Amino acid sequence: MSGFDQENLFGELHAQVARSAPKTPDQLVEGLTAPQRASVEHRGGPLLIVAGAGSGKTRVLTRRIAHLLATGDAAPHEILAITFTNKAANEMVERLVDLVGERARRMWVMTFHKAFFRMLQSEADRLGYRSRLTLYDDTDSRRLIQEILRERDIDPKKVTPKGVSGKISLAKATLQSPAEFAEGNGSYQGPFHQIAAEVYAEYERRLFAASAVDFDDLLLKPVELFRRHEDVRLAYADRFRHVLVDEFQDTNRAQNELVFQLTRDHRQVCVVGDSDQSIYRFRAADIRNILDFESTFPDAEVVVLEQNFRSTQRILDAANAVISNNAGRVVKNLFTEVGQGNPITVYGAMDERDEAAWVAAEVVRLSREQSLGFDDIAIFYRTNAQSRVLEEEFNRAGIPHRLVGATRFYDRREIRDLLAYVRLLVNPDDEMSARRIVNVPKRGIGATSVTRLGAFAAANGITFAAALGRAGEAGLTAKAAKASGELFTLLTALRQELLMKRPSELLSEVFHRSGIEAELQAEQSVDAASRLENLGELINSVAQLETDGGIESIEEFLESAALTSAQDDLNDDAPKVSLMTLHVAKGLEYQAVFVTGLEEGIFPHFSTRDDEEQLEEERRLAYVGITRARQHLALTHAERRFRFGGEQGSGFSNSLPSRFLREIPEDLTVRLGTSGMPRPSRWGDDPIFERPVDDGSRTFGRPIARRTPAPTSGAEQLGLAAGDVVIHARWGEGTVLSTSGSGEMAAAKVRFGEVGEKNLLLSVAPLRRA
DNA sequence: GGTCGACCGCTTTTT
DNA sequence: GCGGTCGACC
Repeated sequence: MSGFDQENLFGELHAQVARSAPKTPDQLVEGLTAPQRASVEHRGGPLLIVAGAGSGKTRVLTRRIAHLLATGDAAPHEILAITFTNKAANEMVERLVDLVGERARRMWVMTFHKAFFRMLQSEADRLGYRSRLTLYDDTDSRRLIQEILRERDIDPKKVTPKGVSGKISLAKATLQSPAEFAEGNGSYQGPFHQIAAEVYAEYERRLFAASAVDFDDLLLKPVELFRRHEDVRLAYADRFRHVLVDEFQDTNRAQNELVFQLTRDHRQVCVVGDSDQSIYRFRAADIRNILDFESTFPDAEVVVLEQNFRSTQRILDAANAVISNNAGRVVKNLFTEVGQGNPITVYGAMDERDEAAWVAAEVVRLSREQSLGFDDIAIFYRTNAQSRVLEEEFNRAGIPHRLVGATRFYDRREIRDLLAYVRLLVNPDDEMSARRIVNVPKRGIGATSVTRLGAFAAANGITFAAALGRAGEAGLTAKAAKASGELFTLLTALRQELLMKRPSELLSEVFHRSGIEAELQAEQSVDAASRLENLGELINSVAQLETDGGIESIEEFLESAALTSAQDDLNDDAPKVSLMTLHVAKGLEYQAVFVTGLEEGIFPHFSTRDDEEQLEEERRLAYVGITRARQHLALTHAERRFRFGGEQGSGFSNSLPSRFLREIPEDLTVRLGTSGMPRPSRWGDDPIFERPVDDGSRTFGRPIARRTPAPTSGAEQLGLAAGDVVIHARWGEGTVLSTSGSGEMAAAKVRFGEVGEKNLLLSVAPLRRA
C-alpha cells in the first residue's frame, strides 16, 4: 500500500520489535535530521513546526508522542493529538502502534470533530441539552434550513438554502452567535444578510429543541462550554497536558480558540503546518492562525523542516516554481537528496475523453514498464464531476480503481433512511429524522399529513414522533391515521429492543420490520437491488466492527457514521488506482501522480477568477497536488471539455491551459499531445515535441481502444453553417447562429422559437435541414 | 390527499 | 446526472 512519508523501509521489522519492547528515547530519534530531532525532543513550551511538503511531519509527530511517553514526560491519556481527517488520524495511530504498542489505540489521536464531539457529548447537560446529542450532517442541516425558509415563504430561488447554510456555517466558524451575526461587523448588511440572520436564530432554536448539533457546533459549542464553565475547561486542560495539532494552517477561528483554551495554562502545545498547503479558506480556515502563532505564544520555539524525503528534484522544482508566484508567503527552501528524477510529462488532450484515455494508457504503461502497483498510482482532479469520464475509461481499460471520497457511503438515500430510524429511536426529540422516515417506506402519509402532525405536535408541546400516536386527533384521514398509528407502535416496539440488541441486530430489525426491505424487494429494479445490497453491506460491516471491538453501542455507531467520510472504505484489499479530488489528496503520497484538468476555468476554477486571494489558494492546491508525487508526475489539460451531462442545454468550453502549467519551467517537462504542438501567443515559444511513435508499448498521445463510436444522428454531416434553417425533433424550427468543432465534436448554436438558444452536439442532436 | 413521472437548473473544494 | 419542484393522474 502506498502510505504516507518515509518511514517504511524497516517499518515492519521495527513493528515486530516494538510490540515486545518499547523503544528508548534514543532509539526514537535515530535517523532523524537535526531539526526533526529538535522537534521530537523539545520540551517545556509552545512549539511551532513549519513542515514543508514531504518533510516527514507525520514521522516527527508520532516520534514526538512516543518520545514523550518513553521519557515519562507524559502518560498516554494526557496526550491529545488532533488531525483533520480520519485517514490522517488512522495513519497516525498505526504508526504509533509500531512505536509504542497497542496502547496507542486507546489514546486520543483523532480528528478535531471527533475529539470535541466526545467532550461535548459528555458535558451536554452543562449547556442545557436534555438528551444525548444527535449529529446533523450537512444534508440534515441543509434540509432544516430549507424547511425554515419554506415556513417563512421565502423564495428559494432568491435565497437558497445553500447560501444561507454557507453564511451560518461561516458565522459559526468565526464564533458569531445569531445576535452577533445579525449586528454584523459594521459592514454593509443587505437583505440577504437579514434573512440569514433570522434563519440562523431559528435554526439554532430548532437544533437545540431536537438535541441536535451540526458540524460547526462540534467546535463552536465546546468553545462556548469552556467559556461559560471554567471548571470544565480546567478539567480538560488539566487532563490533556500535551496537545499536538496537525495541519494547523487549516484551522479556523473556533479550532484555534479551542487549542488556545486547552493549552493557555500549561502551554504545552505543538502545532505542525505549512502555510503553502492551506486549502480550506472556503471553509473558514484562517491562515493567520499559523502565521500569528508566534505572537499568540511569544515564547514559542520554531523549527523549520525543509528537507523533502519524498519527491525527485524536478518535481520539487516544479512545485517551488508554481508556489513562488504567490505573494507574501514565507519563503521556504525545499530540497531533496533523492536526485533529479524523470521529466514531468505534460499532456494536452483534445477533450476530456482523450485525456482520460491517455491517463489510462499511461497507468497501464507505468505498471508494466516501471513495475508500479496500481495502488502506487493516483489521479487527481479539481472537481468531483471530472471523475466520471476517468472512471468510464478505466472501466473500459480494465484498470482496478476506486473513487476516494466521492459519495459517502453514509450519504446514500437508503442508508440515511435506515439510520434515521435508529437516530429517532436513540433520540425521540429528533424531528428531522422523524419527518424523514414517516413515509419511508410509502405508507400513505403524505405532505399534508406531515404538516398536520407537525402543527399538532407544536400546539400540544409534544414531539413529532409522539404525535404519530395521536394521528386521529391531529386530523389525519382515516387511512393516514391508521398508518401513522402503526408506525408509532412499531417505533415503540423497536425502542424496547434498543438496549437489548447489538447495533447490527437493531439495524437488521429495523430493516425488516420497517418494511424498507419489502418495499425494495417488490420493486424489482437494478436500482432497488443495489440499494438492498448496500443495506446488507451496512449491516454486515457493523457486525464486523462489533467483532473487532470497533463499536460497542448504537450511539457509538451513529457517531462514527456521521463522522466517517467515504475515505475510510469499508472493505478494501486488491491494489487499486486511487481517484480523488485535490483536496482529498492532501497528506497522501504516491509513486506516480496525475493531475488532470489543468485548464483555466477548471483549475484554477472560474469562481476564483476575480479574487486574488482565492487564486492563491488554487495555486496552493496545485502545489499540494504536485508535491504528492514521489517519482512520476504527469499534468494534463484538454482543449475542450464537455460540461454537465454533456447533452443539449449544456455545452462545452474551449479552454486555455492553466496558468499553473505555464509557471512550470519548460526544461523540467516533456510536452505531448496538443501541448507539444506549436501554439501562438499565450504559450510563448514552446519547443515542438514530437508525438512519440506508436510502437505498441507506449500509447502516448493517442487514446487506446477508443470506445466504439455511438450511432450518430448524422447531423454532423449536414455541413451546417450560420444562417441555415433546421428542424429539431423536439423544438421544431430554428436558425443556426454559429458552428464549432468538427467530426464527432461538431456543434452548433441554434435559436429556436420557443425554447430559445441551444448548444447542440450535432452527432447526437435529432436535427435535419428545413 | 397521495403518488409518479416530466422537466428544470445547477455543479468547488469537506469534517 | 442529480435532486428538487410541479403538474397530471389515481
